[in-house]
Amino acid sequence: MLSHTAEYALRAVLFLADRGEPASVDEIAKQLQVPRNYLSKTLYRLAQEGVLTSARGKGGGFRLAVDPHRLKLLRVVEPFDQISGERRCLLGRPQCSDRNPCPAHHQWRAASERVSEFFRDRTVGDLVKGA
Amino acid sequence: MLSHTAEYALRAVLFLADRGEPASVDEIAKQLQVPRNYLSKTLYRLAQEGVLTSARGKGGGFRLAVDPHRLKLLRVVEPFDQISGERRCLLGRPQCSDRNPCPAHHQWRAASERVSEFFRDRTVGDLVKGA
DNA sequence: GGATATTATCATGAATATATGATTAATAGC
DNA sequence: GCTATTAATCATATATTCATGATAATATCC
Repeated sequence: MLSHTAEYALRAVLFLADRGEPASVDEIAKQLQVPRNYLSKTLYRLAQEGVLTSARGKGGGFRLAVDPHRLKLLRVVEPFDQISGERRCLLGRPQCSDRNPCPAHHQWRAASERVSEFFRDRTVGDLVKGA
Repeated sequence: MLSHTAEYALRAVLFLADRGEPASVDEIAKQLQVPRNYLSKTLYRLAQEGVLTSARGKGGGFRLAVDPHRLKLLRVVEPFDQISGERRCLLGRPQCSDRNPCPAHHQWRAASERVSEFFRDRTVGDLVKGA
């Protein structure tokens, strides 16, 4: 469902939300058991997106830039995976739309919208006990 | 949602169901506007899976091996994409399960199950006007 | 200002998905 | 058997994702 990268991102953000204070890439990578430098790039991207803030040097690391309860999962995940956006027609018909639907359109829409709703409505705070 | 390959497979199968008689790779590829040899491999795989039958030589080509109304979409798509299978924990926790759920478990399950239900319950016949 | 901790960046590689072009094998019709 | 048709296979190429290792830049602390 999610790419590895997006899953790393989500897990890292949840870890940071749970933790409340900054953590270094090393620490997060160790905790999540994911490749360090790859995670580094992923977190850098989240910082560019304004989801995290980063600080170098001693006492630095990454932390959430946003209140976890205001941070939708979609925002964490969409830099890496296209979850929402316009749903491509399942049958690849370019002209397929709500008004000119392919035979799969409505049912497929109903099913796949559940997934995008999940990421659009749920927040990081929803998924963290402490927060 | 679906990989290109799985989408090709689905579209080809729907084309064949709509058509009712055998069609050659050339014909299908032209109709769907997808790469010929790549589609060829994809269809070959579907033949191995018992979804299609193939015949060489004049008058040959691919055709459905199954009544479209008895052919679940899942069967067309699962050789290429893992749709159903066990849903990986969204947070990557190996011990996550219904009885020992991560915080995202139930909601994520409800959402993503809609998608697998779609492929598990709908048939090719459902998506073809004529059939 | 030197040592250390940490992110940011660069260069590279491996694996997989997607795609193309050429060739081989089987079948049908004559 | 010859020819045309068509799937099956092979060799190769390109793009993307995932990953590793090394280095540079920046901040803190003494």
